[in-house]
Amino acid sequence: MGTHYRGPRNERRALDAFIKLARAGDAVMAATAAAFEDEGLTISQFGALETLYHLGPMSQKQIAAKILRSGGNLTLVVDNLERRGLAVRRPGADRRVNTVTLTPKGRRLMERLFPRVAGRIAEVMETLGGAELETLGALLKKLGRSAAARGARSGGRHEVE
Amino acid sequence: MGTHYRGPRNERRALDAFIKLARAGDAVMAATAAAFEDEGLTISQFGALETLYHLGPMSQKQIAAKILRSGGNLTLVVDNLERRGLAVRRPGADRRVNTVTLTPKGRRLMERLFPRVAGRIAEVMETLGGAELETLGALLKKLGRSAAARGARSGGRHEVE
DNA sequence: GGATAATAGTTAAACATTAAACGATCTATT
DNA sequence: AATAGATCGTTTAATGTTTAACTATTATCC
Repeated sequence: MGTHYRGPRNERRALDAFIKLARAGDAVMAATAAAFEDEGLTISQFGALETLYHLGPMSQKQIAAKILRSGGNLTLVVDNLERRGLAVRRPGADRRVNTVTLTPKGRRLMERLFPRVAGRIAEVMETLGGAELETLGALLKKLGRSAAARGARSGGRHEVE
Repeated sequence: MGTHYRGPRNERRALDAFIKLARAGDAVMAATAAAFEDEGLTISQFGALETLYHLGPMSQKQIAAKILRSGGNLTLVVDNLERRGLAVRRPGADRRVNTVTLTPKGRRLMERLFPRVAGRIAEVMETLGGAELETLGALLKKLGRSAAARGARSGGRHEVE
């Protein structure tokens, strides 16, 4: 959104912050993405692996909720992880459910890759000092919660539970 | 990224803020997107229209830089805007360049639509108070600038000029 | 217990997006 | 002026994503 909009002072301040939110998010993501793209992973694949790595096996639906992707997409994401031997589907007690688990290969990949990605993220984020990061985190949390509550659209991937 | 990662305190704070940045950006976007999606516009189409509306005619390359999309994508975005009669390509003095201009129909659409979208954005962002928005804006600006400088990858859409 | 509703995952169609190769045009250098 | 290089836009191929329809399974309710 352009920066030349003139309107009520409050609205302009809100729009300004909105633009900066979009641009900063984009820039930070671009600056950190290379770390996993080098391994041929999409952000969704990395997100799924990271979720399994830190939280343990879970269903595709749970993964989808964690990484903010649709259920349909998770089918492909897990397909591709299985194809590369990084994760496997195991049938659950409830036979509608697939429990997705990291393979040893997937675990080894994350043991090597996660610290690199996390380090890169920290490096970029630590442009801000400790107190600034706390402030930013608190503001974004408040904003994110409120927006998520307002933005729910049934059936989509932004649903609130 | 999960919230169960344990590591150095500084790194955790940075990762926390990173996650919240991604989630808040996503949630705010989702909460506001309906306003232009109702008109059958993608975010890129809306972004292009808004840029032309507030900054006047410009080349596809300039639009691409404003809305953070690739040059190849702009071809399609402008195609679709032309198809709907919202914008036109006009050959520039430099005949490699297309100058893209809003049609009267495109202008009328934005006169009606922009206030609605801006109002929606303001409504969501104003979860935060005025001082908070200023703080958030300043932090995001600092972070975004730094990340953009680090994250440049030549040829891609995240290049810094 | 049997019908009905809800849920997890898959599939298919539509679409936006990107990167890379390419053609056309302009600029710079000699 | 001619050549070489840079720039803008288009095209093409590949890919990720979403929504909606569909199947299989489980839960609910009378």
